Amino acid sequence: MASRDKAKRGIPSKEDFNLWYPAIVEIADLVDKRYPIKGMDVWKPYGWKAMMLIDGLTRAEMDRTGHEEYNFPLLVPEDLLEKENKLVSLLKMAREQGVDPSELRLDEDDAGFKKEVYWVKHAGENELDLPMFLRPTSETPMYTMFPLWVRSHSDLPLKTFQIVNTFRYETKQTRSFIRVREIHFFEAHTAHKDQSGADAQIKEDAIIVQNLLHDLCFPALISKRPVWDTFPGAWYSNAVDVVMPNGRTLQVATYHHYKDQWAKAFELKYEDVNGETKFCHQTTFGMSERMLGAIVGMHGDDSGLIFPPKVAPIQIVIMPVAEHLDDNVILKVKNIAEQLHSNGYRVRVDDRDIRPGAKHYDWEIKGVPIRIEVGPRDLKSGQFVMTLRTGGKDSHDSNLLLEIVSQAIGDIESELRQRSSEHMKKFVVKFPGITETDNGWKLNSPLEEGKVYEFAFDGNDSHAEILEKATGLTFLGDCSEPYSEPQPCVVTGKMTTNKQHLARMY
RNA sequence: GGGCCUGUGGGUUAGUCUGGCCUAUGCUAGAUGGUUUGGGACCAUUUGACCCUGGUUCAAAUCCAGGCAGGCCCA
Repeated sequence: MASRDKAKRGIPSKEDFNLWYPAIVEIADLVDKRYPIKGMDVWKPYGWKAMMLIDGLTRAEMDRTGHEEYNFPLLVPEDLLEKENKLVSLLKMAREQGVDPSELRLDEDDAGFKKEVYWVKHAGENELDLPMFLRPTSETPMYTMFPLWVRSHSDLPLKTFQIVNTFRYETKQTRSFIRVREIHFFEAHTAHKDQSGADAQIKEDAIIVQNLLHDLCFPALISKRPVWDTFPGAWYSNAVDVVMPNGRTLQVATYHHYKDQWAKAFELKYEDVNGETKFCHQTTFGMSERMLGAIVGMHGDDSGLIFPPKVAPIQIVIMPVAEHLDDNVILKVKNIAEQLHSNGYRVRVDDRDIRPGAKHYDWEIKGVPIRIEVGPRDLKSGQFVMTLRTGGKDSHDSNLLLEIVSQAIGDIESELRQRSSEHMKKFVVKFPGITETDNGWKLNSPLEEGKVYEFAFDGNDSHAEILEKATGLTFLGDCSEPYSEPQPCVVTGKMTTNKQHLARMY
């Protein structure tokens, strides 16, 4: 019976994640996908509020670490791209010359966003002399301005960020929050005196990521991306990958060390204390609405979403029961709402004239962490009924409201953290190993669908390519948490503590 | 980049193969009134759709062409 009722709402089982995910983002009213452009959803108020709260956590971290918020124009004139193109091809050449060709992989792509930019070529009736494009990311526009602002060492470090929309013409299948064409993008860009300044920034970024993951209540794999998967123009790239319920990894954040490579292309220089001109060292840090996609995927269940309290658009719903029997019911409800609201909680009173059960189901789908009921019975006993989205329903003394709620919020957070780390343990498994035979490399045992494989690795690019070809999976890069004891590399047998993961990425 | 599939009220769905019995079905959602309220109540009334443009035909939701939009698979 219950399952048929749920079917009415159209929520597929989360076991079938590829159906569950697109259904739940619409049923929970985060987005409306019916806007007639692929990969451009309309944000509904509930989803947008959640995103704003995530951005709020990010802004608080930026504030704590002394970044300032900017807002750059959406359009970029075509000629600014030349510097960027030159930089990328230069680096590519340098790399090819500096490395033994046998160690290189064969299928290195021409990096960059060239193929996926939207162009503005007309204004009104007239064709533009100088076409403009919609930013796919903001290095080019920002680094055009930075040299104007940075003259001396006292202008450094320059720590900037912006939260804006960026555009990429994705040709692959789009998914709400996970792969979109108009991206809700956070990007921090910094410039420093020297490499150690940029090094320190990368360390700070790593802490920011940990703080955010803690607030959002899920773990992630943090890796230094392989050379071939490094952001164009970067010295190296760090990435944060979340393991989704279908075993695919979702890159939710990246932070790049540019060294002085971009600075040289854009002539971002300063005069140091000795009067010498030097190039800046730069970093960037990017995140997007994928963070919300990860929240949906990590915490949701068959009944709907579960929002971590820090970013729940509504943290507590208060429902009057049988209010027509006693006028004091609604008064008590309003009193509770006021107490919670004035203590900083995001509260909603649900006084719709429908059955209480229907309200429970509604707020379950939307993932509200705490539901409170007050009815005539509670008025007599001086209590209220509290239901947690993670499970459990009990009566509590009204006088202890604030203590009880605060405790419950903490309980929900630790429950979510525990669930999501168990989830990750289930999906990240040991790689079975690989052996060279007369007919090429063969896996020691077949791989399971929907798993992330962990192993020790100390090979070069072409060794990595062997593994990717044999498994059909992608390298995540050097894991930030290496093995404590050296282990034999799965390809070369050399002892190493370097930990790697192979996964199917979104 | 190559191949395949789909488009019917807000959502979902029947009808399409085999053109006419379609004045287009059911569920859900919405509106109004009544009734009800501690985990999806009920009754009555009611709103609402064949993606667009052409073509074939006495007759098109149904067949054909193109467009637009969406989905799937392979590189």
